[in-house]
Amino acid sequence: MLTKAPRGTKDVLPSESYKWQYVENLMREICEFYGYKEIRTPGFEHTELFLRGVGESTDIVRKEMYTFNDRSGRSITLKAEGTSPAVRAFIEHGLYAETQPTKLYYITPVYRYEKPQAGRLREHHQFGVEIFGAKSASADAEVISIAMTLLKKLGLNNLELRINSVGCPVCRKNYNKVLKEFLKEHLDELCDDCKVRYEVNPLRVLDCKVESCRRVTGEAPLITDYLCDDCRNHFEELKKYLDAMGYDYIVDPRIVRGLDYYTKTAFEIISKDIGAQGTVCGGGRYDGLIEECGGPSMPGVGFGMGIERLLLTLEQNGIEIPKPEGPDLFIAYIGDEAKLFTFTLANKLRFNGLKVEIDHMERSLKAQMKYANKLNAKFAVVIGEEELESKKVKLKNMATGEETEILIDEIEKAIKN
RNA sequence: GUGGAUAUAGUUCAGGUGGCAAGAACGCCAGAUUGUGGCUCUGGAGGUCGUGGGUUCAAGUCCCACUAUCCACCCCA
Repeated sequence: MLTKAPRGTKDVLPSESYKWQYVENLMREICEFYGYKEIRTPGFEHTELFLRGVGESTDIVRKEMYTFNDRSGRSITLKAEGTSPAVRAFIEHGLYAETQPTKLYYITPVYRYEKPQAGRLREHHQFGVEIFGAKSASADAEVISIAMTLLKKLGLNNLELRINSVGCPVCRKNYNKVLKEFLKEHLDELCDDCKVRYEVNPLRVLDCKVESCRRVTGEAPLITDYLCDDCRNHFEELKKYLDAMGYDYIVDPRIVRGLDYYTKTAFEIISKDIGAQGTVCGGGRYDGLIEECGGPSMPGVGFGMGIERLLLTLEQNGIEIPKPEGPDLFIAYIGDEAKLFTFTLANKLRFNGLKVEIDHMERSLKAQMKYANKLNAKFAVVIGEEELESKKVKLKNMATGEETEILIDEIEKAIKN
């Protein structure tokens, strides 16, 4: 146990971390182009935020949160989701009083007590984007296009964008009634889970995977046929924007997000290559959330993207992320006097912008050269008594093996050319 | 929470019906004449065979329990 990471957590070792850095940098860069600024919120929140934000009936709240009392007896919950904390900060700091919309992004760990499997962890990482204050469908479309742009820039083009509208409290209530009446007729054909869903949240019967349930729901009334004018117009608008950008998408009335706060737009981006947990990105509109959390009545849209799942998808599609380059220069030394000289020379060159490595393992000269090769150094020099005396070194190009004699003072210039 | 599979060197894996002083490949380290890498060759280090019980003259190999990992359900990113 002592030397084992807790269940559902993963170390990111140097052999992987460069991939994380690559995709995270790309996320930040894209957000910059879209004018979304980073927000960082705490790793934990007051439990009530998630109760209120995510919804008390959701699985996340009922059985997946890491909740504990701190030493003063406050109920604390590790960040279970990204949107509510962003909303909380938006309200707490009065950002709603500034010019709108407020466009935010974050890259953060998320904690949920789940049973680990492919693409599902207890600590996972999300890239999230939120836009507060904009009710226009162009905001929904912009948020979706951030996700799509990221995927495209990574070379991923076989993921599926699925969209739906889950309506507003008014039309959803209406639809719920219709759906419930329909399901009531077929209650005996549904699986046991769905009999419970029928009571708690009938919408979720729609995405049940059990064959018999699918047969029933195939005939079920669709929410998209029951939207109120406002919701239907919004959905049509969104599709117009998506069409204009040339995105392929599927309207999937079965999409039901597991968080209570969604209204109107709900969408998912799905990979078929990473096992049963294929939702790489999920999001939607939440026009009631900010008010629900104690803020002004303001709309919002956003998404969360699972970084682990994104990386899995890249791997499954054979997309290679560029490996970090080796050092510009490896300086090998012979003898203690040369080591001291080498050490300070390396430091100076690094300060001036070269990536320089030296040996710390008392290696022989030959072993230092092997090491330089292994590190993928571009150039190498050897410094011993002769070089200390003459102030000259042979700069070796490790790719070609070619050596040129130059002054030690000329190393920086020679490599930079 | 339910179900299935698996657990042998740093890594990926071999080890029919119980008899190993436990192997391979890759990786790691060191050498192949004197101050220079990549290829090749030689040698070396490294394993409580997940943990704890049990059966047996004898268990990595059979039985039980526990733990962990993987996969699926559920749910979600």
